[in-house]
Amino acid sequence: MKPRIDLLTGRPAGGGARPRERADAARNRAKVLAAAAELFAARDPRGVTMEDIAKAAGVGRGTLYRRYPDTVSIAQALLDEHEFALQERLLRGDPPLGPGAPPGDRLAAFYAGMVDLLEAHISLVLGAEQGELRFTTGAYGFWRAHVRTLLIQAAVPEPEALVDALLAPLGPDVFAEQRRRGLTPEQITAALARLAHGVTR
Amino acid sequence: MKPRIDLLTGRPAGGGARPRERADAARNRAKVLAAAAELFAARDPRGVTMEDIAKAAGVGRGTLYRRYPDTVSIAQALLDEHEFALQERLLRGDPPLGPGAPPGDRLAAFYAGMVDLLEAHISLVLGAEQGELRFTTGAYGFWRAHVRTLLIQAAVPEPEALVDALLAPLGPDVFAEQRRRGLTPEQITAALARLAHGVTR
DNA sequence: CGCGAAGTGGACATGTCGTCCGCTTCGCTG
DNA sequence: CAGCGAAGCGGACGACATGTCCACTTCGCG
Repeated sequence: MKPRIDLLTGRPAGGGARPRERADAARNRAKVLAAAAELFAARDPRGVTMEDIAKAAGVGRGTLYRRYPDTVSIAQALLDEHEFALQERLLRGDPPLGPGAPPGDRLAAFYAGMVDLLEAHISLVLGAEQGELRFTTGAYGFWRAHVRTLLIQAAVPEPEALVDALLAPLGPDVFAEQRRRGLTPEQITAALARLAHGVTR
Repeated sequence: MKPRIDLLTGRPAGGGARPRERADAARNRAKVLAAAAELFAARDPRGVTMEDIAKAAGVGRGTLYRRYPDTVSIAQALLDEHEFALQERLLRGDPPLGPGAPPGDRLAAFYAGMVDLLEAHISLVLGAEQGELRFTTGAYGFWRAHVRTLLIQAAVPEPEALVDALLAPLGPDVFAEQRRRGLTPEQITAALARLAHGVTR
């Protein structure tokens, strides 16, 4: 069902040893990612098409499809490193983001980190999570597991149903709408912190 | 920017007196809505196309476009009456859904009502809120105003930012994902009730 | 019954998608 | 360094959806 490709190299994620990437392929991949980053930032990320990216990168459409099945995958490839950095800090960083603080504080810190990420890369996240793909992403699974653990630590009843409800405000469309309304990232973070503490208390 | 059409009659929402709808037009409108309702229920609502509906209803595409600019409008027309019924109960129904109960209880009751609505008409809601249209709907404005009022009554700080965060879990994609995960409407309602009370306390 | 207007529906032009396949470029090997 | 097999490339192609347009039909009022 899912394409299941390695987002770093854009190759099918089979376990075996890779044949090593050819020079022209690497060159084109760089061109594609650079062009895509500009396009996503410049206009409505949801309107960017494979053709657009191919033209901007100066490659043919076939070349694009060789690695990425759609624009969503390209946006995800660009987003990947940023998400990974936050995941690292959640697992091994200092409290309250990392381990050691009370669950409510950690949840609030997670919210703050996500708001920062959204603010910095909203166009990529919008490009990466359009459609119903949002929940099938590896990243969503990670956020979900993290919040779920915090809820269980806080001994909250019905953690399973609460997890998705607590992640919902981090949907890129919600964030974009709030920013469009004139809310600052700080206000949004403050509101989410209240949510975090209200629910874990 | 927005089409701004009257969803009941499908006509442009100009204030003036309408010329009255012709018999063949009414007949076709009924056929279209009936066919669309079946289609939305039968397959993935996001995959239903104008062509599909036209064919199923036995009318031409031009006829469809005369009233509805896209499938989203059709889904909204079908959804409209259900949403309106809930809105009535919020304004004039018995507590805790209607006025008279503490804000936390009213918020929880609102959540419960929305979960019922989602459970009953998830395919329509999915069809109606695809894309970024979700926040521009009249209904979203209503839910937002309602929750905002409750938050202010509860003397919650930062109500503006919290409103959208509290509405986010009601997004159709979130609900669909939770159901897909095996959660029951009751479990979801319970989790949202906890959210409601946690935040207004 | 006749006429003007509202309504109809299919053809058309446009744009995106995803695939396919002949040609090019690479890099290993002898 | 020359040759070869394979990986990579890119434009052409068929399929499909969109939204518009306009010649034709149907309505309902006088």
